[in-house]
Amino acid sequence: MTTIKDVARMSGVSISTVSRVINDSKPVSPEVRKRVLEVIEETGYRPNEVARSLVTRRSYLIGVIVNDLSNSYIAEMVKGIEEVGRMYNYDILLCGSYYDREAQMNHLSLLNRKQAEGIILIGYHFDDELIEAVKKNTKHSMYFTRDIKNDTIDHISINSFLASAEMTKYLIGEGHSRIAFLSDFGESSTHEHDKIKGYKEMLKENNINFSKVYVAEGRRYNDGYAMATEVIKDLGNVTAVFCTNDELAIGLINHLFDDGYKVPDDISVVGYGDYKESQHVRPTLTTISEPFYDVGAVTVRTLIKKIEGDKSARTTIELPYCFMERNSVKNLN
Amino acid sequence: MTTIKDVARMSGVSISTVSRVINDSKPVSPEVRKRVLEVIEETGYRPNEVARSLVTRRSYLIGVIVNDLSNSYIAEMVKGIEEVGRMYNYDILLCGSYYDREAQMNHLSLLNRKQAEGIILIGYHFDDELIEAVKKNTKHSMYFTRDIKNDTIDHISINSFLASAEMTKYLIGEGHSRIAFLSDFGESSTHEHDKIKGYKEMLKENNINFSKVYVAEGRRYNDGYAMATEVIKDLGNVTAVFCTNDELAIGLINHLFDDGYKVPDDISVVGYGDYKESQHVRPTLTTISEPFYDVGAVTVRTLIKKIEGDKSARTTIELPYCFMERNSVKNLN
DNA sequence: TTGAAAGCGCTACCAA
DNA sequence: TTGGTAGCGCTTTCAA
Repeated sequence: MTTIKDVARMSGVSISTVSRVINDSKPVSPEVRKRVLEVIEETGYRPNEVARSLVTRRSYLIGVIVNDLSNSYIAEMVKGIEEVGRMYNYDILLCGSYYDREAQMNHLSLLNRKQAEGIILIGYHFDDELIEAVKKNTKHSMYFTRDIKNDTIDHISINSFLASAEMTKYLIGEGHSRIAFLSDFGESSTHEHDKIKGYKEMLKENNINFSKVYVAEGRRYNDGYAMATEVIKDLGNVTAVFCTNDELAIGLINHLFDDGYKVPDDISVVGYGDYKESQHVRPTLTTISEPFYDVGAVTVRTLIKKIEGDKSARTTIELPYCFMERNSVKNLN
Repeated sequence: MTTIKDVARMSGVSISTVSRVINDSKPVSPEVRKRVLEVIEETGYRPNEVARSLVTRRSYLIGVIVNDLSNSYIAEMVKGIEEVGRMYNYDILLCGSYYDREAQMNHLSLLNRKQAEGIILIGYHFDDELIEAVKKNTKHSMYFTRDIKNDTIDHISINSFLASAEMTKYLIGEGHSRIAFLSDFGESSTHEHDKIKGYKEMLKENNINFSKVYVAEGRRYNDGYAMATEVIKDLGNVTAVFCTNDELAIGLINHLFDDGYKVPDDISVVGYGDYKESQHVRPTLTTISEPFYDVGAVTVRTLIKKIEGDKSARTTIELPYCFMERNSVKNLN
C-alpha cells in the first residue's frame, strides 16, 4: 500500500504538501501540485481513511440497528437511509439484531468503539434499557417507532391514529356500519392502541354502536389465515374487516377464498401498510400506504443535521400517510 | 472521551499494562488487572477501534455492494451476510448502487480507503470494468451472480440450468407436452440462457418437438400481466407456462384470473424463485426455491476464510436449489 | 508556499 | 510482570 510518505518521497516534497494537495486545504504552487498529482495517479495512492479519522475525529459512519431486515418495509427504510446518507458522504454500518436485546447492546457498543457519529434505531419496539444506553453512549441518534411511550429520544413516526380514523371513515362512507377491526396483539403496543382508538373514535363520531376487535395470534400471513374461521362465523353480522396490516388481510382474504367466500361481495376487507403484495392479491387491497423510503430519508437527513451541529433540526417528526383505494370494499349505498 | 491514557493514569499503571488487560494479550498480575478493570468500569472506557485499526492494520470491515436493496431476495442475502459476518466479528458496510456504474466505482474506492478487508458484489450483472477494478484494488472479494461469463473472479451461484431442466421434467411428468417458457429479456444473460437451455434440452430428451419462448418486456409483475394476452391466444395449444420468475408468473396468473380463466384448470403456470408471495397467490405457485439466506451466509463465510488466509477455501461455489410443488399445475395423466 | 514536528489512541517490541 | 517507546498514516499547527 502506497502511503502519503511514499508519495511525498517520490514527488520530492514533504508530506504536509501532499496532504495539502489531497485536501485542497492550503495553497500549493501549480508545479508542485501537478507533480504530486502525477505521482498519486501513477501509484494509485488512496488516503487511508482510518488514519484520517483518527486525527480528524470524524468517522462519517452512521450505525443502523434494525430488528429484521427481511421485512420489506424495513429494507425500504434502510434503502432511504443509505441513499440519502451517501449524498452527504456518510456510510452506513448495518446491524441486524433480530429482536435480541443482547445483540442490540453489543451493536451499540461496537458502533461506539467504531466511532460512529450517529445511530438510527428501527423497529416497532426497543427496550427502555437500550434506549437509555443509546442516549448515554451516543451523541446523536434517531429512533423510528410506532411505540412512542418514550418521548425522551428523538424520533420519527407516522400518525396511525389519524390513518386508522380515515380508513374507518371511508368504510362508513361506503355504507358500512358493522365494521370489525383485526388486530395483531391487541392493544399491547402504542401503535396498535392508536389504531384501535382511531377506529373506535370514528365509529363513535358517526354514532355507530357496533364495534368488534378480533385479536390474532400474531402479525403474519398465517395468523390472518387462521382468523378467518372467526370472521366466517360473523358473516352477515359483520360487513367489513379492517386489518391492522396487509399481511393479515391477505391471509384472511385467502382463507375466505379457499372456503368459497368472495371478497368484497360477501365481506369487505381492508389493510394497512400497502405491502407490495397488496396490488397483486385478488381483489386488490384497499389500504393505507406509509412512505418508508421517505421515513428513512428524513431520518438520516435529520440525524446528519444534528451531527453537523444544526440546532434548528426538528427532533420529532411525523410523516404523512396515504390512503390507497382499491377493490376490496363493496359499496353498500 | 476517556482514552487508554486516562485509564492508565487513573489506575497508576502504564498504558502498556492497560492494553494488556483489554486484550488479554500478556500476563498481568491479578491485583493490577482488577484495578484497571475497575477504572474501566467507572469511566465507561471503550477502546477506540479506529486507533486500533490503524496499528493492527485490520478493520474487520466487509463491504457489500448491492444494486437494489428493495429486492426481497437481495435483502435476504444481505441478512445472511450480516448475521454470519457478525459471528466472525466482521462488520458490514452497506453500499447501494442502483445499477449506476459510477456509484459502484465510488463505493469501491470508498471501501478501499476505509480499509475494508473484503468486498462482496451482489447482482445479476456487473460491468467488466468494475470487476477488473475490484480485482485490482481489493485483496479479497466474492461475487454473487447468475451471469458468469467472467470466471476470473471468485463467485457463488446456483445451477439454473439444472433447476430449469428439473421443472420442465416435472411438467412433462404431469402429462404436459405443450409447454411454453416465459422469459424476461430473452437470452440476453447467461442466467436466462441457462434456464432456456435447461427447458429445451429436457424437452428434447423426452422427444417433445413443441417449444415456445415468450419474451416479456421485463421481469416485473406488470410485464407478466401484460404477457397474458399472448398466452390467452395460445390457450388450448399451450397447456403449461414455465415463467422465469415468480413475479412474472403471478402477473400472468392474475391477468388470467381477471379475464375469467382458471389456473390450473385452463392452463398450468409455474414460476422460479419462490418469492414470498408465491404461497399467497391462488392457486399457490409451484416453483423453484433458491436459498438466498444461505447464499449470503456461504459467501461471507468463504470471504472470511480467504481474508484469514485459508488457502483451501473454495473459490467458486454452487448451491443447490429446491423444487417446491404447490397447486398451480394440473395433472393431465 | 513549504517543511518539521507534534500528536490522534492504540499495539507491540524491547528492556528491565 | 511491568514500563518506555516507536510507530501505524494522517492532519495541523508553527516557523521559516
